[in-house]
Amino acid sequence: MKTNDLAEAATSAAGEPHESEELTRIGEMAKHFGVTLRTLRFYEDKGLINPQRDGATRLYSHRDKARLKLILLGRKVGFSLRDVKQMMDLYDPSGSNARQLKVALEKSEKQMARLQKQRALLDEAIADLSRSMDEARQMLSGNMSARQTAAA
Amino acid sequence: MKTNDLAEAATSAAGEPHESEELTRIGEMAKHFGVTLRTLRFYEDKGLINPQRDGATRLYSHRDKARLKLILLGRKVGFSLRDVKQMMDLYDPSGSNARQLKVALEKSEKQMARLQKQRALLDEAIADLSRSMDEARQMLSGNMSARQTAAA
DNA sequence: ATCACACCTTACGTAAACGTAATGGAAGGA
DNA sequence: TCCTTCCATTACGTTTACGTAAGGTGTGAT
Repeated sequence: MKTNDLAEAATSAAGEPHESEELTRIGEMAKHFGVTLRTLRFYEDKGLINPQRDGATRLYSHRDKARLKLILLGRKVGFSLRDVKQMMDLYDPSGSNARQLKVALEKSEKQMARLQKQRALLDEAIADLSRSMDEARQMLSGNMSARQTAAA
Repeated sequence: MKTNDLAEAATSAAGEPHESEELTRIGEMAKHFGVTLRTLRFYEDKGLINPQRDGATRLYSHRDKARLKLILLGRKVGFSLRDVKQMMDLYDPSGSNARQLKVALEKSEKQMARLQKQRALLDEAIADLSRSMDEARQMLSGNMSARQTAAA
């Protein structure tokens, strides 16, 4: 059990400037989301997250967590951090965010196309590799008439 | 029609030190295989191909073409140039190349596993992205109960 | 006082496969 | 001779998302 967990539990009862907001430090944040500290700092450096500070220590709010979740989802589906940022930057807390959603949808459609294409290429690669493996096995089993006579 | 094609056709009838070997220059080679000159020089620099020279000019033989073909196949199925080189370096013109084939097969199996895994991840990404797009569309159509209330 | 941690910043390093710029030589045509 | 085209070499630049090293601060525990 870490010293800091206790300290944290304590502050929530005795703490300083709190407003019923559960703030998380970078270490716990990293564990919770399965990323490294470096990654979190990197995202911040890129303007994707802006946790508040207690001195120099970063404190992540509920919204920061939500943002990180979105970032990670974005990355998972293949968006670049730049794209993710562009989309997030369009977020307006006081609106329907129709604009943001439209942009996100456009980007998503393009990304979907890329993914589908990648899938096709991947399937081709798998087929090619499969064929090559068959040929290699044939050659190994003595059948020297395989199209590919090894590396010429 | 390029000057050099004519020159080439001429040399094959009048040419210098030829031995019924059709040699190709880098330009034609690049066009034929759909790669850039830089790529061919790069592969040479990495020890993947070793064309002969006429002065400083590279001349690719039939075997060089076969090697390039293999290199490109390797790249297509996702092998690194380093892996391709390792496999090619095992080629022995005076043997069954059982060793080479075995190594190639091992590497291929690992690569196949990677490809399958990639495929799974890709499919997941596609599914996730598809879901996100649906949500975005729902939100755009006025349904504000979507799980994701845009970027928090 | 000294540990052991968790945190901080700065900043160079990494991987892969070429792209691209800069500069120059050789060959054949106008 | 001048121009164009193909070829050559050297070497720095590019991309993305962090890894990792180095050195320093702050805090509670021993």
